[in-house]
Amino acid sequence: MENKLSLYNSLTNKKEVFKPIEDGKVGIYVCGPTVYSSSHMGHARSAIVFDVIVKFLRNIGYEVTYVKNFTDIDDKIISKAVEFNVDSKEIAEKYKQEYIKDMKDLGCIEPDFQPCVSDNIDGIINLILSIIDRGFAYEANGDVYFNISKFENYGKLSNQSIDSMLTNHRIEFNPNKKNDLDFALWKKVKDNEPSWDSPWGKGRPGWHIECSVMSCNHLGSNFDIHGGGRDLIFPHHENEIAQSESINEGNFANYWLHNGLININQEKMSKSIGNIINIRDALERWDFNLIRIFFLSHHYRTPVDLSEGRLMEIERSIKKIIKRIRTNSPNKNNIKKFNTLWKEAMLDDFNTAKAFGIFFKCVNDGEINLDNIDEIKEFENVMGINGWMNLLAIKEESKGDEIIREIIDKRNLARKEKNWKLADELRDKAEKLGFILVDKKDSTTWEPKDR
RNA sequence: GGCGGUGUAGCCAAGCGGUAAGGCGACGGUCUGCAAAACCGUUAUACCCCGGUUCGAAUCCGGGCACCGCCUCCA
Repeated sequence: MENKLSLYNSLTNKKEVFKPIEDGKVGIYVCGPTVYSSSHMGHARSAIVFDVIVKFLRNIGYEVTYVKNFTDIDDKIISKAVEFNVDSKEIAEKYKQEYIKDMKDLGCIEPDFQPCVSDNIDGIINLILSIIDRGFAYEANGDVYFNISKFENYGKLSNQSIDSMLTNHRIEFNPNKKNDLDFALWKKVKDNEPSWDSPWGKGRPGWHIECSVMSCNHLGSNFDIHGGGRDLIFPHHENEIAQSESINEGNFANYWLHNGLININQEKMSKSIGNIINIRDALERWDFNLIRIFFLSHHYRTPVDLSEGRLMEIERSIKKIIKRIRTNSPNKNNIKKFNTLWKEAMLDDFNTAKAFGIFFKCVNDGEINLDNIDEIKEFENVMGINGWMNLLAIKEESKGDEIIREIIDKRNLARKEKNWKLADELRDKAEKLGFILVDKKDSTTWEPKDR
């Protein structure tokens, strides 16, 4: 591969040159949602970030296998099922379908594989058996726990020593565990819970084990990239590493990529604060292109503050850029430069923010116009934006033609008579109705007022 | 307490050793009856503070300060 891609590896906390295990191919696993409620903007950011990463890897010639799971067995799903008195499968299926639709509406490609925990119980049981066999896990009263004291690299991703974790944790005491930090691979069934037969009796998988199984299923026991939100580093990803590496030689995943989280108006987005924004609601209000560009104009690792004002800023800037492209003279064409520069930015740890900066600059320098707009297709495809050039047109033709026409005619008459007071009043009236009047040389047109 | 992150103009945001991208806003100008829009121009001798390394530091090192996240379920 000619292109030298470097990326920030959370495992080493350093930027590294990317070397795939198999030349020209990349296996990437991204932690998907636990399907117990509608997906929110945090899911959206993670999805968009990795969507762009996969698209870019393909753009520079890699053959990518992209896997993203659904966690469809989980405490929260079960309690929701109890609450609504339905089968937990129903809950999981409902939100899984919602998620699939949300992703599509956000312009994200479908992963090559989207496995569910419930389809992988046999594999999970087999993996647990191997871990027990190797002496890294033990059964206790129908539960199975991973024994972290046996795994010497425990803490290597989150950079913590077992000692410090032991003194700092907030885990409830559990008499079945040998160490407080041991985590469940298999949980003994409690009443009314979905359960499967296993060598340890009826039960269900713990959280973490599913990802070890499903990633290795599709990508092998050693693969290139594992991604997910920052908040998953500990304990989820740490535990995945422990499970997987206890029975296999070498690294589980070579590169760990973690996207930053979202704040809403400077506050952490959380259920308890009640400021969760669902993807569906956001899409009702904002074009998906704007949502993508908003996220992509930040580097994927930094936290992002999401607010109405920020989205409006993006909307304004996109409107300007569209007008600019439309009015730029076709004489100046420097699309090659643009296509070189944005790719360079992306090769450096997927710097989408820089790539968009370059885009704005090239447009404002007059180098991109209606004549060569087709040649930025590659950029659009990688960023997953499309149809955004028509963002304005659709709105301009929206509604209310007749009323506004009437106001314009009256006002133009008033202007002819130099009745400025009446003319201004009519303009204000139009604005109150949601229209901005635009006087041109010898005609007046209108645009919808900004939100 | 441990681990990690962040601190760059009014706001947002790149930059990762070679002399501060980009966006929003603001201001000035052109246009206009006046506006709006559009266009042109201006907008950080300077990157939280203090030391150090270097010919050279926003960038590296040491020490502070502030904010945030994780350490319990979370994208």
